[in-house]
Amino acid sequence: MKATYKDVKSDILSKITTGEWAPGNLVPNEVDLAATYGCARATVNRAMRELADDGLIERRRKAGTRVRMTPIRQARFDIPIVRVEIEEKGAEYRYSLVSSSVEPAPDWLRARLKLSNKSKVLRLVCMHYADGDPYQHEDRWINLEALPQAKTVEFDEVGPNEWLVATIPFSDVEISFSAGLADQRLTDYLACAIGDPVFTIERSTWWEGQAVTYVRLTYKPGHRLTTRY
Amino acid sequence: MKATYKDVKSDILSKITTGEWAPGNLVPNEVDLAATYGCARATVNRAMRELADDGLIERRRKAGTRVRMTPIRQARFDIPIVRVEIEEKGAEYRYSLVSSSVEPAPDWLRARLKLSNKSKVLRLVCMHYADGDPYQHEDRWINLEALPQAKTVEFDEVGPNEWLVATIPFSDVEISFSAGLADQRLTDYLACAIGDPVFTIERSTWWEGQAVTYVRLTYKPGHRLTTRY
DNA sequence: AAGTTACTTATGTCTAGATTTATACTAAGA
DNA sequence: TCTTAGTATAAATCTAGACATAAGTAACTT
Repeated sequence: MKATYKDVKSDILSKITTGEWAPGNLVPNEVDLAATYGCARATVNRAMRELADDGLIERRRKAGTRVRMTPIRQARFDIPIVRVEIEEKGAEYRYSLVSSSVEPAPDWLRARLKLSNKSKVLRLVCMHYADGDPYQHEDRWINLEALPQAKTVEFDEVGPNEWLVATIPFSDVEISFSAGLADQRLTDYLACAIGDPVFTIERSTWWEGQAVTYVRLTYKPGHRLTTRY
Repeated sequence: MKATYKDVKSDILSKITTGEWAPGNLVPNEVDLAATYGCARATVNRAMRELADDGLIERRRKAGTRVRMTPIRQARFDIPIVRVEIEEKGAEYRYSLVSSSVEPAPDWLRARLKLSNKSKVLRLVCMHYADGDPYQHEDRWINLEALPQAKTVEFDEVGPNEWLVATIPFSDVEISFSAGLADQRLTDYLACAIGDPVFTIERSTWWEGQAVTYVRLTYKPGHRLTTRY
């Protein structure tokens, strides 16, 4: 009898999946549901709120709750820190700094991060290895206006990613995934052939409205990003 | 004074982002926080629960709540229905069924979906166009043991994706992203050259433990999947 | 020293109410 | 007919308290 919010949630879920409550249909209101399940309204509310978060139902004040026509299915990816990603596979992680230089921000980067004309950036090229094999190539640009202290950091031992995570606690982020081709420069680093298809993640990060860093992560050919839900 | 759960949440968030509560630190317990914010414990609880869902803090009974060492940042993607995806870009959507056949499940598919030896599948090849240009190639396999009614459906007008969404309301899903090369077959459909890098999404779907469908979606070269948070 | 048990504590969940807020609907006025 | 002001409703949130559950800790046993 005494239903928990999980009971309510899974019962409503099954009513939706079996089609008893078809897409577009109005779901009974919270008070009625609380009565039928013999629980408090807050319990029903939590179940419904989570279902709404999951994209299965749509809730509007006064209008009531209805089953979504096309359930919005969301995939969640944990944006991986390379070291953790590699270690979780049981492989030994190795990091190497390829080059480091301070230079004026190139035009494409200024446009992408909305930087001022005379912005200087710290450009870092790094490699990440799993059990000695090339795993990921990191091409990173750090806005020295936002993070002047980056200039003095030695990135020989600790990768810029981990340093940034420890330094800027929270940020706005834009991530995009795409497929590209390995060019001459990449083939050397990733030990692959020119024209191999490579998986690329690009990430731009802002903090308090100011651009902090842009990074292009290129994985060795064959890499897959997988999620289950 | 009277703090809402959003007040509490954003205040805690700012304490974390400013570094006042550093990664690894123990956060005051719910009772104390409720006292400092002058609200009920349930209000603090909701704020904390959402922060934990967002991956910023880690909670354990008895052990208390602490700030995550490496904030797990999750990217959420809405798994798009191609038609909606294209229409949202303001382009005109067109769908075309290329081929449809019933055949025994090939070995790689049986392995991937854990199908029985004698499983028959419906294989559909489709194309999706945006403003007349090739946008996505769909190579779909439907398990006829799970969905025998699929055999009788005409997929001339409505794409299998939309039919499936309307037919199976909920499922377990495995999605993976990767980069690949356009082969001879794909270049014709996608109007690209052999060796062009293409972005591929593979999705396997189960319902009540039974494999329903596997689909390989290949986007035209240059496609990007982007998210912000 | 190692294993077991009891205690304590922080989070997890529920209850039965109340208040607030957004908004669909309706009726009055222009 | 169009606009606007009101009203009722359903969700959104909060409260103060209760019990449940997991997990460190300490005390006790072997």
